[in-house]
Amino acid sequence: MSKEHINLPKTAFSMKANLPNKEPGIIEYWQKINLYEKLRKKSKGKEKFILHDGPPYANGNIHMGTALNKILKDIITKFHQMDGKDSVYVPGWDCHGLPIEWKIEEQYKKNKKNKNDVPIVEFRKECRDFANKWINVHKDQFTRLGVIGDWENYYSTMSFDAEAQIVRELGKFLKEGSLYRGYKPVLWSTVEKTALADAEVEYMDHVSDTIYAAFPIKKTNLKEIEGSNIIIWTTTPWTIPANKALAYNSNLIYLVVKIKDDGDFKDKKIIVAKDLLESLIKECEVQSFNIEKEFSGKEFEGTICTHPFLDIGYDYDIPMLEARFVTTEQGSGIVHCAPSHGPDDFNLCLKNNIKALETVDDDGKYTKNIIKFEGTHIFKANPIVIENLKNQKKLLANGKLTHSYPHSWRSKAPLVHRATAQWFISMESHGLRTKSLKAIDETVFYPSKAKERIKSMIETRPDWCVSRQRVWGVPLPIFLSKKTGEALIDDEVFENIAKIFEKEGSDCWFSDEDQKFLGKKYNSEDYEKMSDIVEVWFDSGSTHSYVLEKREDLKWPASMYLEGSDQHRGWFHSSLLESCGTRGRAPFESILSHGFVVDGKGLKMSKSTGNVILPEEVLKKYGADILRIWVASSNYAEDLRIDYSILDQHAESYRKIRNTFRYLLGNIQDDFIDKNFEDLNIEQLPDLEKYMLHRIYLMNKNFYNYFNSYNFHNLYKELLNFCTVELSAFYFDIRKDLLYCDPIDSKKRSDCILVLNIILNCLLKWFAPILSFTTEEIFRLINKKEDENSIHLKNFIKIPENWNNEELNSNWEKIKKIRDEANVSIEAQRSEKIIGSSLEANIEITIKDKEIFDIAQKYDFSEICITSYALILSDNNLEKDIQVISSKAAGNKCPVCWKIRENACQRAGQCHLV
RNA sequence: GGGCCGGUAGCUCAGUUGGUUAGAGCACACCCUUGAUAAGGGUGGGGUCGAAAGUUCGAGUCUUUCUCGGCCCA
Repeated sequence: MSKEHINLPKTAFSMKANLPNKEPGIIEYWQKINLYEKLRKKSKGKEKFILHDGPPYANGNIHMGTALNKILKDIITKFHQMDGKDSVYVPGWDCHGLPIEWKIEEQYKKNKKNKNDVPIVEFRKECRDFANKWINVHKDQFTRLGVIGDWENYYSTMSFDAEAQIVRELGKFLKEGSLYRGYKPVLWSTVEKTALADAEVEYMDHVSDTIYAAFPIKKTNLKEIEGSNIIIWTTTPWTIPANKALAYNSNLIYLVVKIKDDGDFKDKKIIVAKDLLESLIKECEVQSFNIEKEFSGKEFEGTICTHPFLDIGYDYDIPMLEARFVTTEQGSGIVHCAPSHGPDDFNLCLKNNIKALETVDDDGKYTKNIIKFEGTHIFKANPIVIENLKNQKKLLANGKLTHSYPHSWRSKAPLVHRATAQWFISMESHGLRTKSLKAIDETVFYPSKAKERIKSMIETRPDWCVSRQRVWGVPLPIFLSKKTGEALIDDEVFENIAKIFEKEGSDCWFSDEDQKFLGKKYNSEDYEKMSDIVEVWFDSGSTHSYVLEKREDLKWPASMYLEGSDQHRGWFHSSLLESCGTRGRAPFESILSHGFVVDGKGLKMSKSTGNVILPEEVLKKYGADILRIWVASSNYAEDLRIDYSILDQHAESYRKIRNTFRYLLGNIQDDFIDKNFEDLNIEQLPDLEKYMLHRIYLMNKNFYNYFNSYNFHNLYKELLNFCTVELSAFYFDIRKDLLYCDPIDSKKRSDCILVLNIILNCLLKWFAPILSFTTEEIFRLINKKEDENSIHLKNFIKIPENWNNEELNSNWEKIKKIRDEANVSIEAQRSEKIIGSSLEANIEITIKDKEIFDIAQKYDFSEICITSYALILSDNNLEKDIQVISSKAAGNKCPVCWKIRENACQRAGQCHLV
């Protein structure tokens, strides 16, 4: 019998995917038909789902983390779109900030150009061009991943609209009064009279004066330390006049030690960490002492000291504060804190409501806030401070220390931490912390554990410093009154500045007359214009105001913000604060955070380790659909592992899925009939077909459960298992006989074809958000007549309730158990080399349970088990529940259906097959 | 160094309020098929659940310590 007489599958859908070559053509198609616009048109008026894009920094090629982020966003956007919503995705970019400034400066250095010789406006233009260049590179790279969005009308933090709105947002904080001027330490060069960025700092050896100084205890809850002296050690004696607090570590053990030596400390009690006593008595040359008491650092709580310079006018309290940065590496185990002169000191004091003051001026001289020493240069102050400590009998010892110390890379002069004027948004003055915590409670988090993470950050974070002394950013739109030093607060001025920025961008702030910004109401001679720029986190934290609120196609608040888990301190955080401060609630309804991409062993990717895999390489070797599978199948709640063996595995699964589609397409001969599921008369279908509809019903139910909880890795697994277990190894295998050998128009075969159409339809839609390219390839193959259509323009299909059939399901569970038994029995015969193919076997099934027997009797097990013959018997004395005995079938092999029978097979000689 | 999160078969993941011999798919091995064919089917071997100690009649699940890894902070 020649093969023309049976119905073999035939399809134009190739087995080999060749994704790297095929995908770019599909992207071109989407662009050609303007898919994004079609989607908007189609879903006009529908409920909106807005996933607001967190802007990546427009600098450098994308990496795997960026690809993961964008694909995840795209999968979610597509799910909601196909779920019948208007799911709009507008990509954006973060453009201002230091990294781009550095790149431009680097180029200057290469060309032997000096940044200071270049006008600010020109420098900023180069930054802008640089960002624009990378936006275009990113656009191409993201598009290649299959991400559908409004690539033509993207947003950026450097657009004139954005810059203008940022001014308005800051104006709100300033008007409210929560934006205040404070002081914060930065690394400062007194020679160049400028702040230095980390990259401009060189560490070199430096000889410093060291002192052990005493702070008498004024008040304490621990009786035994009353009247004692806290000993501190420092390498910057000149910061002592700026001291505001002392820091201890509650995990350390401390000692009260009575000094017996003659001198300033004779019979005085000092306090020092137990682990540092030895080094302290050695360095301070203490000969004779008594340990009076040992206690835990915890007991310092509530202790207040006086300043060593109490008697020369320093009559304020010095509280003792708990701090983790206190260690037993050096010193005394208690650290002196001058909030104006160290980041640790500053943060600890800020947390405890001790504000930093301006203590040293640009030249390095003490200001009027440092009594007795005003006008003294700090580099000349050490001997004077030491002399005064001696006079006050508060100096236990002093010496010299050579250590690594920051210096200016240009002048090589030693640097100091110096408090400079900065602008802060208060967490407390207008209840920003409380509002933010409430907003967190009202937000849904995926995964839920992320809620605690951002919550604990908001609970403990200090005030938000929003000013920076750089040039590439939005100018801080503030004028200070020369008379009062107060900031000018006037809506008209803010709006005037905003209008100007909207029209011509913010560059003019640095080049044009001050009067232009002040308008007619104020005289520029009375005001000083700030030259600071706004911190970039404020830029991106305000995107909700100039993107979500301003665009007609979006809505405020967003349905979802989705970023890597580092953004709990980044964009999630700044967006939350900005929005709570100006609008009293979060700009998002939900947050989805994903983990980091790590290598196959769970280690972070780095150039030096050599374990970096770039998206570009994956696209070239496997194609975007494989990368999308990797995203969908990984658990984003944790870190996501990737290496070539993992990708190989996913590529293997992809082939399984592709072949599932190929079987479907082949048997319907690429002739897809889009049946309305509701209109089907399913009662007249064979049992197996009814059962498959039930499985589709179940699959769809799980599909929605997983989708609604954004549980994609389980959703994908469920789909893959459906393809391999339910379809390929079960339904498809059983139905090959019917499809190939039965008359082409027979009722039973037509019923099967109908179900294959249904399965194809469902699979295409279920997979479309993940396998965006492959589903489109198939969609176009079976919709040749429909011009300009796309799988992504389709919606998920409602599965009729009457497909659900619990009773049938329970029957088939039993049937499958019998089938499993049959397989084991056949396998035994096969290993004995008695049979090869299962069609060479006859099986005899004996069932113990009467009920199961009654069910089994209704089915043809030669069809279900793919054997030539099957007999069902009942025996309630059987030892096992089910027994299957298989034997070699006798007779002749039918040339059509290959079943072996004693009698001639009815299917032989059929000539109406084709 | 601190905070948070995580470590279940080679891989991706399940594992309900602690309750039988810890599951699935892939990969692997062997076999079959050659009418889904660079495909398809069957059977099977893999895990002392990161380590140790503890609570309990009973722990992958609870507690502590340690270890490894990740993010953030310092």
